[in-house]
Amino acid sequence: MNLEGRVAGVIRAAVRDTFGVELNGIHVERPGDARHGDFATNVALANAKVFRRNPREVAQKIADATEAEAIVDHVEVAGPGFINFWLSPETLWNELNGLLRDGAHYGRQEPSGEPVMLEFVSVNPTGPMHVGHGRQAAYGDSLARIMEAAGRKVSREYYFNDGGNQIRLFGESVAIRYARMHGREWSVADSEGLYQGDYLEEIARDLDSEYGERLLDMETEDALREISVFSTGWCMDDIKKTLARVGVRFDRYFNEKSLYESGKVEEVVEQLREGGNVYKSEGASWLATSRFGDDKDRVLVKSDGSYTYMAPDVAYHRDKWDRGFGTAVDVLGADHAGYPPRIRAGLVALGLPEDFLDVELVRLVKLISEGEQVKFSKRAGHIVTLDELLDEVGEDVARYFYVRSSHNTEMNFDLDLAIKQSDENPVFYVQYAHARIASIFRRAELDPETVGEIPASQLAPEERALAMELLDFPRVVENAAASREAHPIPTYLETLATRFHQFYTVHRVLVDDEETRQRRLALCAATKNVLRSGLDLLGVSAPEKM
RNA sequence: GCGCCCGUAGCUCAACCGGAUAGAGCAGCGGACUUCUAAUCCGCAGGUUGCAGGUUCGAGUCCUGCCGGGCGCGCCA
Repeated sequence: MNLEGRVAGVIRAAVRDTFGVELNGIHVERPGDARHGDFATNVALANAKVFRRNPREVAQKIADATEAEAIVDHVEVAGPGFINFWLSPETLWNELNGLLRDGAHYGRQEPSGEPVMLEFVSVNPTGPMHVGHGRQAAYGDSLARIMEAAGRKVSREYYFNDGGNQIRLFGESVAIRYARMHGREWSVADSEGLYQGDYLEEIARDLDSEYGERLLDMETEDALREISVFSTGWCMDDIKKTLARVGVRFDRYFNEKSLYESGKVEEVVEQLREGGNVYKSEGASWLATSRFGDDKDRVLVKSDGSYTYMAPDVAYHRDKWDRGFGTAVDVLGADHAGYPPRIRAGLVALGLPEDFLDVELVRLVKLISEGEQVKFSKRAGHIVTLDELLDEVGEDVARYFYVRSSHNTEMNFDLDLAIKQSDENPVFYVQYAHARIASIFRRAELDPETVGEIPASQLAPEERALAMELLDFPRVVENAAASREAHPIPTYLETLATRFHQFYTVHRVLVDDEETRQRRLALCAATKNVLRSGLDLLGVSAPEKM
């Protein structure tokens, strides 16, 4: 259990002994102001009605009852009835030694509970990843790492479709360029919705070096099929290359087609029909999603007999359930905001629990260049690719920048600023703290892994502040996982780095006094360890030198 | 028009599901390297948390109404 939880336990026991009341949900927080102790609680205030007494009086009684506990050093009542706790030195030493023993495992919990399916990115292979996808990739992957650290079993999945009308249009877009290379014409019925972009030329060139001219002499439909397969494959390779570049991996790439082939789609549609929530109207079959919280009903089977995208999507999520996942988290772009209610409606109609599907919408990235917003749309071909961004700012900066702000708010990505100020980026601030520590150990010719225990000696204020920050790591990880947020990790790391830099400025580590030296070396090792763990949750490197 | 999300320092963002004097970084000004990395540290300045009400011991956080921005509202995905 983390420190906070243990303090809460002490309070709960004190309340039980003193007032004979069992309190749940005791709020214990780390005050921003050091004068308010290591931990503080508002139980006396928050439960004033329960106690029916002056909050300060209640607080004093609780304080008196907890003072003798070994975990605390002393307790104070302050303000309208806050109770402030200072931890005993023994508690700090014990906790720090626990941290050092755990090493890279500190803050991580053993996997338990039902597995979680985390789906993210899931872009169809019709073009390169753009900067908006980059945010989804960075957020999704970090969330996966954070949830794993917090003890969830996580499967990462990428869902894609390489068939259908969009793909046909995409294939034609390539075909036109390919034909043109040979001075030929590729006629399309409708030029509406064709894809644009330089990458299409690239695909056409590669297509040409693979097939030469011979596709042009084939039956058009056969040729188009070949071209589409080649082109989507090309894009998928490209996307995977980009993902690998930022350290994002998936356990599985799930193809929509396989749902049709296995009969899953038909099966699910049939089940929905049997459930009595499907009706015919205007030649189409509608799913009564409005009965399950959607704004209006949605077409499930078109009047021409083909399925809308909803059918395979519901089938896909049903398949996740069938595979034994207790929760499905979908990371989607905000332009899919209409999606969650209808898919959830479909799942509930199939009898799945309402909270099975958790959709996290990643708000759009607004690109700013030369003071102006850059509009990007894949179809219009005016895009800034993720690869281009990575070329400019580097993988660490990009990943860090992406998850630094909440995924639920729009993000202004000022390209010029990101490039120009990359030296000032907070990611370097955090990495620098790590590199500084590494440098100390190089100088001392010691391995931080085997530095040994922290001696039972008094901590200077800067050492204590650093120690308290280190011991907060497990709570930060758990909270982030529970709230499906990645941005608390950068926030935490920056605070931790600040505590370290402050400590470093005031205190010299490699001093002659054995005890002081050992204490500070141990603190450094612990800090290095947590910095590395935290950066790893973001997929950002922890350099030994800078 | 209806629904969801967001408005916090000049800029980019935090604020531990209602707590104490709203915090960081960048930009600005002024200081600190003969000692383990100055990509650092210390200080100053910067705010009516979009506006107006409400709930209560206490509101950036919850409720209502406005204002401004984003996204969604296809037999597209």
